[in-house]
Amino acid sequence: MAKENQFVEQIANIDVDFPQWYTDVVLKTKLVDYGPVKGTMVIRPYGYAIWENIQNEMNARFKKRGVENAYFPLLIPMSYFTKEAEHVEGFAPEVAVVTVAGGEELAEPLAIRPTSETIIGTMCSKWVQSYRDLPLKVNQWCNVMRWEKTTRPFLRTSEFLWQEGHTVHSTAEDAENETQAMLELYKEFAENCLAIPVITGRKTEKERFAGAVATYTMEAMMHDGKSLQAGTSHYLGQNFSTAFDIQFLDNDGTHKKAFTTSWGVSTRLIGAIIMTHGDERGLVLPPVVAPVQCVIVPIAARKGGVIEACEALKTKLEGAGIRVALDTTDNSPGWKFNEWEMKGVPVRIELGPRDIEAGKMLCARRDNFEKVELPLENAADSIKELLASVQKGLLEKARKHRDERIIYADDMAGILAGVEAGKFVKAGWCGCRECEDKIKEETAATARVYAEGESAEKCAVCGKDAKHVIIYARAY
RNA sequence: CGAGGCGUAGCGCAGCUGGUAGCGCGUCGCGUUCGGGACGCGAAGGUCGUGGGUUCAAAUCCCGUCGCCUCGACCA
Repeated sequence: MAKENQFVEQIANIDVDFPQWYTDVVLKTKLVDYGPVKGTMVIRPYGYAIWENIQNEMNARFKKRGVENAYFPLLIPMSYFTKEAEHVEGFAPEVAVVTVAGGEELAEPLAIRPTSETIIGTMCSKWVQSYRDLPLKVNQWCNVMRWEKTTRPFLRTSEFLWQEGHTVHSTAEDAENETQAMLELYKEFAENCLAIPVITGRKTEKERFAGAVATYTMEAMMHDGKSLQAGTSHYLGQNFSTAFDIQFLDNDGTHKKAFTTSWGVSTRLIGAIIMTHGDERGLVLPPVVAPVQCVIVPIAARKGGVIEACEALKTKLEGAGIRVALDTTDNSPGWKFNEWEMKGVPVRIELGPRDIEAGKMLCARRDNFEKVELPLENAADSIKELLASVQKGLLEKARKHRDERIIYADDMAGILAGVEAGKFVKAGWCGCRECEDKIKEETAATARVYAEGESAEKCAVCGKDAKHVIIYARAY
């Protein structure tokens, strides 16, 4: 009992103090540490490994869609930003600028990219000459900087890692299709790799990306019922091709302005994983992206043959492509159980003299704490099965959590009550900015996304005829 | 940027009616343990965030400053 308490004190209670729980977990599991400059974070090996797994899964999907990876410069001339009026207005407040280099004041200040539409647009205008050059699809994995006022590891940091895809098309239809296809790709990735169910759809004008014609989002519900924008896909129309002069000679012999898109997901996805699946014991990582999918804890390790058997099992599992850790430290088994659970490892194998003699292994799954004894024979297959089952279980659990917390409201009081109880609230909207602002003012909730294909009688704010249904929630 | 809280050993804290720093965990060494945070013995580790002031004397009192965390306004 006393021992149990000792562990529980390590991290805050997830349901009592969620923000503190989050901070405790990311630091204690060594995902991140704070950097010396305000709002910066060091992504430690355990956290970066998740990012690498995300990159691998996404790159495979991008390639299938004909997207190529490239790299564009970190520094962008300030003048580029001013070419698209809305874009500069949206980003100016949070851009960090280099004014001195080589000991001299620069003739033109250089922005540290907050996003790369401007420089990629500039380059594309050089590269695109003919309709035969289209579509052009590039992606870059890079860091960007946005000088935010308040920050939190993974969720909002001054500097973060992301991928930004940029495509150029000859027609509006192609560009719109690309925007939708990428949104769909993100959704499939979020659900199948991260086990995070998402709601996709369009953002309101107020929430639209600065310079876009339309912004689409995927919104995920976190443990506390708040929403997290987990990825965006923008249809930029001809806004950037106008500003950066991206035009091509079409097959009818005339010059035409291109249509562009951009889309991105960031290291914020790691925050989404943590806040979606985490529980009172710490992280719970989906097997597809978990740095360690399976940990082997030897029992009575000094007894003859135990370590050897563990190593043999590890080799066998690794041979089958499973990411395995074997914990041979001097800590007690109980200590290791708690530690690896906090680190979110999906499956734990306990292997001791009794098991070895019986030709078995004791497997514990992280999602529901069930333990099963499985034969050591065909261990790789049964562990793979178990991992797949955990992956599926996490998605189902998250989906149930979310679906139980989506409600409808007819008026402001209903929206307020809903978001205060950590719900996603669907409500009718007349479509005017005043009503949207009023909801934010009175409930601290924002319009997350249009609920597509749904209709309502009246606007929950003004009572006029509703044109749309909106999902409102408080958000990170 | 507004409101609150916190800076003392790697981490968590005590010390704050001034007298020259302590506890728990962790770390290191040796040994015994091992199926849900084991134990014994020994050891290392701190210019008390920082600058100034008051005083014979400051972790402690006063003023400034920097940083971090939480909650709001702005954003992935």
